[in-house]
Amino acid sequence: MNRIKPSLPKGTRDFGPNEMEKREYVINKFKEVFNLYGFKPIQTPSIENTETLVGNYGNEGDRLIFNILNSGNFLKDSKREDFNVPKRLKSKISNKALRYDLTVPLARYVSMNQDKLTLPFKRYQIQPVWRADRPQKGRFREFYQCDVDYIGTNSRICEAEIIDLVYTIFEKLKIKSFDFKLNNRKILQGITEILGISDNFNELCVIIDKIDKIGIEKFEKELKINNYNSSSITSLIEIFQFRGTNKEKISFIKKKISGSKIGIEGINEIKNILNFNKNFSLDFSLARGLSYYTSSIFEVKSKNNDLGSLCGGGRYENLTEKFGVKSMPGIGISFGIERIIELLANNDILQSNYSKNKILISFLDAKFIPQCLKIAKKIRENNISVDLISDNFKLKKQLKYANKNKIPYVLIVGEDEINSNLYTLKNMQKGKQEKKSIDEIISKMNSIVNNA
RNA sequence: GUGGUUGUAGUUCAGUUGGUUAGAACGCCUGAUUGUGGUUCAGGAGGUCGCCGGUUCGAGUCCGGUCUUCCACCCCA
Repeated sequence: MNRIKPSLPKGTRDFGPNEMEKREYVINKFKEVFNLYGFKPIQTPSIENTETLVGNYGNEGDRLIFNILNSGNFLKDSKREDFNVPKRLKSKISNKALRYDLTVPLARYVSMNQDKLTLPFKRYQIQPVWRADRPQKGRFREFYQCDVDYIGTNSRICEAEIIDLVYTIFEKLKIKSFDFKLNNRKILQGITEILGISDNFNELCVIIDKIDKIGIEKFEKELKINNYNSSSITSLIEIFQFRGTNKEKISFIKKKISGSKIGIEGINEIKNILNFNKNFSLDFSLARGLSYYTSSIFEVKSKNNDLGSLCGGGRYENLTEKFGVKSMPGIGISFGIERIIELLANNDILQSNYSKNKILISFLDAKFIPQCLKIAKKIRENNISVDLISDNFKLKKQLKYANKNKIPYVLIVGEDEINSNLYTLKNMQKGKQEKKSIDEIISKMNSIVNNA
């Protein structure tokens, strides 16, 4: 047999039991809170038709979509001229791809299931996505996204609720210092309108979004490189350097862009949100790279780490248009669940706390295994976790197994125990052991849970 | 996609100007202890030196290619 060196595809990871314990803890907290706020789970397939995905993420994004080769002898019926038509050739080679995010599949799902959905539709989705990116620090080719979206509503209450939901989740995860930043794309549009630089709005958004990372000087440089004139550069810098309370920011920006109808619209939307929830800080330099956002945009940053944003999202109006469905506005937020898990990795709440009421039943001779199984069943019926080794190991090795797996108690079954009906219960941390009946052992284990 | 970086035992890593049989620690297995682990001691198993090719009497070591690792950029979570 040809032996191969075991290895993983680029940018993918295994999660061992220790990691899964942490991941599941965090993911369960998210699900808990999403349900608390009335969101319902859905799942969509890992693979979508290529045409569903392509064209939503910009040229750069399309390049990062993982294509899947067609099955079978897919080029069998190809003709020579197919090779001169890139599009036709491509669909003969690959017409499916791995999902790139969860938002576009949601738009596809909503478009297909309008008859079954009650609007507004509130869904959450926690699934892996794939990107053919070159992996680097904290970035993978397969990673989980965790999205919450409202579909079919224009209400500002959504923003208010989403802000509140973020605070609730982070409180449950004991993440304390973070900033909820909010902005409105319409304000940015207003600014560019007034300055007469609205031609390449999305390109400008990408540059603005970087201010936070590269600083105002490099921002200025980047604008110069892209041929913005010096008076509009000066204005942009003035706007993005303004500091103050939300109220002060609003009156400041109002003076700047009062001549722009869409800009005023954006300001009014923010004022409207303030009626319901004031727990955010306005930040005009928040732009978000994704081009489909049309109104509110938001991002949450951890103050203590340079991990980047913990979550981000916004309001979009035209996502379902591609599937022939109009006037289905939506708003959503995506939690950077991988980053949040990393942020919490050294936190107390994620430190391994193996169940305190766990028992390993060990035997001195394989002939006692039938009795052990009966005992295991009885203890498990009392909701106490029981492990049992499936192989004929010596007692020594069984105790080692308990240690390695952090099982705090070992119940030893031997000749004496069977005859007396009193079983040896060994405390692995203290090294002490005592003989007890099964019922006594069960009540002892139960009392440990209650005191934990 | 661009630039740099890495690859030797299950894992983390040594390995001199190219020279005979490639080492250590941890982990694993066995025993000291026939019914007692986490400590100690003794012994053992485990390697196509990423892969392909080249230079050489001789390559883990030098050269080329390729894959891989990690990092920065583009972009993004």
